[in-house]
Formats: sequence, C-alpha cells, structure tokens
Amino acid sequence: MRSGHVSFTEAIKNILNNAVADCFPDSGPAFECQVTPCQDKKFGDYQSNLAFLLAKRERTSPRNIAEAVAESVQAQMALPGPAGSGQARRGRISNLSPGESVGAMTAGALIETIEVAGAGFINIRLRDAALAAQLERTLADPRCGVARSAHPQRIVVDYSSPNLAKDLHVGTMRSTVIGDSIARVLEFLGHDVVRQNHFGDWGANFGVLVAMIKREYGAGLDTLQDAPLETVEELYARGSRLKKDSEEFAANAAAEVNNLQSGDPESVAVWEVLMDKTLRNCHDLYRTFNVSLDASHDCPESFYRDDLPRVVAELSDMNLLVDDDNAKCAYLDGFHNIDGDPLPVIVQKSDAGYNYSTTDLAGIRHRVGRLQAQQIIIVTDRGQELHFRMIRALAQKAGWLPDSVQLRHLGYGVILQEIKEGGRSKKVRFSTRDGGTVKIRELLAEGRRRSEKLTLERNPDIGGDELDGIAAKLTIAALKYAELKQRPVSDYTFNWDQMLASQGNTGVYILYCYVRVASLFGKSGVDKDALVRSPGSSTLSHELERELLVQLVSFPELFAGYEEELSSHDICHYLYELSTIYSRFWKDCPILTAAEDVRNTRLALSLAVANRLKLGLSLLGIEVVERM
RNA sequence: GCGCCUGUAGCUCAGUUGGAUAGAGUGCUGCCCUCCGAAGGCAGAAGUCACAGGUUCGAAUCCUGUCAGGCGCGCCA
Repeated sequence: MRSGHVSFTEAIKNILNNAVADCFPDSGPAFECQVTPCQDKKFGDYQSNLAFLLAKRERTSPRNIAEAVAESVQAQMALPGPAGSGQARRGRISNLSPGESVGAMTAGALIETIEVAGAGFINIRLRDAALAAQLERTLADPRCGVARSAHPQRIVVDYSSPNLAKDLHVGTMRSTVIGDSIARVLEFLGHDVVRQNHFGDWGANFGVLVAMIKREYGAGLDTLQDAPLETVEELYARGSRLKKDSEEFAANAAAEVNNLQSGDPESVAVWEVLMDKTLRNCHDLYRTFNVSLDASHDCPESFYRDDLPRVVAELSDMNLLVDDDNAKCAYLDGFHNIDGDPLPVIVQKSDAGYNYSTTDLAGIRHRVGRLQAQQIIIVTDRGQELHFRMIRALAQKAGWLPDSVQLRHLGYGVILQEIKEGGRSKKVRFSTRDGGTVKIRELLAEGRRRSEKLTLERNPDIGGDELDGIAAKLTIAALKYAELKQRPVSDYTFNWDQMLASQGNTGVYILYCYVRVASLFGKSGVDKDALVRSPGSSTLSHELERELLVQLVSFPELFAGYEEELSSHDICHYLYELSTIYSRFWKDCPILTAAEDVRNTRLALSLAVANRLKLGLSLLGIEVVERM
C-alpha cells in the first residue's frame, strides 16, 4: 500500500470491505470490493457493484445485500472519530485539518450519503468538506497528491531508436513520443527508469554508407564533415540502389561491414565522422521536440559489437544452435513460417555477419546482467511482435531472461493519411507527395507555420521571439497529444487541421484552458503563495465548483493502474475532461468580481486546475504556454 | 495457409478485469460577448456497438463461428 496518500477510491473500498466483513463474515478475506466513479453524476460520486458479486454466494438478492452493507456503513458513519464527523457541516470548506490524509478520515467525515439504487447499486456521495480538505492538502504539492510507488523497480525503457542512415521520420516519431511519455510517467511514479536509445548505427546499412563515402569522398573526409545532413541520406539511397545493381559494390559494402566489425582504422574513421554528424542532428531534434533523451541514453547497436560473438558462442555451447545453409539458427517450439515449417531465430548470417536478433539478445543480457533491470519495455512498431516473441523465448531458454524480469514489447500501429481519389477517399500510409517518408523536422516546420498563422489571427500583437516560442510549443502539443490520446495499438490518421483545432480533444484546447488561468492570475494580482497557505474557507456556492472539485481530487487515481497498462491516453482523457469542466465553470462562475470568500475558493480551484494541467502535460512531454 | 491486431454516430475516436438510459469531439441546425481571453459555452438531430449463436439476474465487454480490414511469417532493422 502506498503510505501517506490514499485515494478516495481506496478509502471507500476500505470502508465497504469492513462493512462486507461485518455483514457477511463468511464471504472470506479474499473478497475485494470494486469501487468506480459514478458514470452518471446524478447517482453520486462513487459506486460499487459488490452486491451483484456477492449475491450468488450469499443466496439472496443483490438488493438485500446492498441494503445490509449500506446500513453497516451508516453505522460506521455515526461513530465519532478524530475527524469530528459530527461537526463536518455540509458546504464548509476548511473543516478538516489540512495535514490529515483521506485514509485517516472516518466514514462519517468522508461520506455524505450512501444509497442503494436500482437492482442493488451502492452509490456514495462524498462530503464537500472531505473533498475540499483533499484539495487544500494538494494545492502546494508539486505532485498534486500522487504518491510514489511502494515497490519501485528499475525499468529499462527502450524507445525512439532511429536508423541513423536516415533522418528521423514519422515512424520513429511514434516510438519517440509514446516511449518518452512512458519513461516520464514511470519516473514520476518513483521508478528507477533507465532510458535506452537503441539506434541503428551498425550492420549492413553502414557498410553501404562507408563504401559510398570512400568511393565518393576518397581522402576528403573533411568535405563530408561540412556537407549538409541530407548528403548522408542521399548517399545511402544511392548506395542501396547501387548495391542491387552492382555485384562489385555489394561486395564492397559487405567488406566494409567486416572492416567495421574487425576495427579497421580507416573504415572506423569514416564511420566516426558519419556518426558525429548524424548523432548531433538527432540530439538536436530531441531538444527541439522536447524529448527527454540525450547522449547519456545512447546505447546503439554498435555498443554491443564485442558481445555479439559471445552471444553466438554461448548459444552454441548450450547446444541451441544448428547450421542451416551456413547460417546459425536457433529453433524454438511453436514458431512456423509461411509453409508451416519451423521458423528459426538467425543469430549469425551465412556471410558470418550478425543481425538484429543477435543485437537484441546482447541487449537483454546487458540490461538484465549489468543494468539489473527488473522490467524491460521496448517500444517499436507492431510489425516486430513476432520477432520479440521469439527473442523473448530464446533469451528465456538461454537463461538470460529470468522469470522475475518482465520483457514487454509495446507495439504501435502505422500512421495513415486520407487521400481523395476520384471523388472517393481512402487511407494510405502517411508519406510525402512523391511517396517518400515524412521527416519529423519537416513536420515541425509545417506545424510552426500553421501555429504561427493561427496565433496571429487570434492575437496580432504577439510577435518576435514570443511568437516563435508559442508556435513551437503549440506544434509540439498538437503532434504529441494527437499521438498519445488514443491507444497505441491502433493505426491513426494524420490530420493537421484536426490536431491543431482549438475545439475538441486536442492539445491546443488544453493549452488554451491553461492560458486562461494564467491570464487570470496575471490580472488578479493575487499572491499565489498566500492562496496556497490559506485557500479560504468559503461555502461551495455552485454545482460546477463541486464538479470541478471531484475531478481535481481524483487526479491520483489516474495513475493507479499505469504500470500495468502504460496508458498515457488515460492522462489525455483526464486532462480533457478537466478542461471541459473548467470551461463551463469559467463561463458560469465569475471569479474576480465575486465576493471575497467565493473569489478565494474559485481562485484556489483555478490554481489547482492549472497545476494538474501543467503536471499532466509535462508527463506527456508537452510544455505549457502563458499566452497564445 | 497460419499468427497477432482491429471493426462502436457521416467522419475521428473513448468505453472492453460483465453492471444503471452506449459516451466525447468533429461535421450539420440554431443560440450566447455591458461580465476574468469567444482558440470559449449552450441546445438539437444523428447508433441493429460488423454479423449469428452461446454463457447469466445482466453482454459493446466473456466464449464459439462467420464476414471485412490492417500487419507479420528465413538471413533488413
């Protein structure tokens, strides 16, 4: 259990569990009540369906069970407790001492009403004072009430992992954005996160590149150093074609792979120039895109070069390998190819070179052995699922991946675009007009053009560096939010107008909500610190204040299942809900012109909203703006 | 052929450890600035939850089958 902070869900669960144990002593200690927020707020704040689950075992109607449990809870509520349940007047904000956690509250202090409805639903409405007290406790808390995990793990998160022979494109963007959010949240929850950028800088692609560079630049490596970045990609594209057309060049490229692997100084020198150039570009892009990866997280394929022969040798010693057309293969149960024949993991190719399976196995050994990972999360496209299933099975068989270490492959779908063709629209893979891959750099530039235009339309007096900064942040918010708001598993359709729309479930809408609060505090001249120290003790005077309060204090519950689900889209959903409630509140509840006590309450609510928006967005890798 | 994933409003998607009348946004039709930012808010119309069976007090959710789509299945990563 997490100590210090207990969410309302957990507190209610405890109360209901006690009541069930009281009414039905035979139900057994294994019974755990389920508590969820009411889907319809008219029923209350939280509901439980425990009566339905118990009905069969107790051989009575759900309604009877619910009524018995509710009665028992009501008896708990009547008990006097340290929270002074009898004094907790409805509607008063500061009745509970701010230091007291939800877990320490008595049933009477926490619950306003408990009712049975329908066939046996138990609906609970919380006391305003309990909600308000929880808000006060978290107003000064940079974590907004979210506890750290009681069981922190060392978790390796492997993401982004671009192929350095090409500039970063939208395919790697998904891994980068999704993985970055996962790393940020797990770290926030107190885990020891080890980010690993397993980028492609070794193997066949680089044989081609080194061969091309030697051929075209000869001794003039300096000119390559100064050449624009596109040169590399262009060289690679031509080299790949040449490899198909010319046996001589293909042999050269293969030879260069061997040269690199054996540490030939001349080839390695070329490779280093290449790496320096492309890596600088890559890290530069991470900074621009607000991705929390830097050089300290680099753990590329080449990192494992000395391990590769050992991986093969050890597998061979364990008698797990067979020779097949000169390739060294491991066969595992349950994997078949298109003809139904056994499908191998190839760890050494017929030309004696190593491939990505070898590197991934070396990666697992390194992460489990040296990095002491308790969990490994790899974020790549869904197409690699079979590959990772086989790698996992082989690593387990070899004893490199103990049962205590979980290896998870998080696969995501492809990015599509809608195109019109003869009056009908269809979806194809997202690409440039000539069918090439879309580069992240170009995407950012296009987003900034659009964001700048939209900003100027609304706010013509913004200009210069401020405009640049706003356009950059809006672009990042739009792109990342669009990426994260839906489940990674599904394909998604790229659409600038949709992601930059200020209406609807977009990053821009949420930023706008934040901007309104920022503007409010700019105008009011309110001392935020004073507000945090003494948030006021006014009555709740409007139903929207309460609705906002309920949403605000449920923030920690968002993270209850995160480690299991890695569901950043739930965070998006929460932020969007919070923003819509605040927008309604904003419309109906004047703040600055209200009487002082009402005003202070509304300011405190506003501050709490801004804090959660800022924190939640930061966990998605999105920065807020103060003006837009 | 086999495996994995997906199918919910015209469109984009939530909801899937079984729970109350299936939710948002967009688009459409209207409405709301004397008031803290209208990049906002409100109201209305729009659904055989792909289809067919099954399991039970109860199914978008679980099981079986069918259909449709995406991806993967031996030396690229």
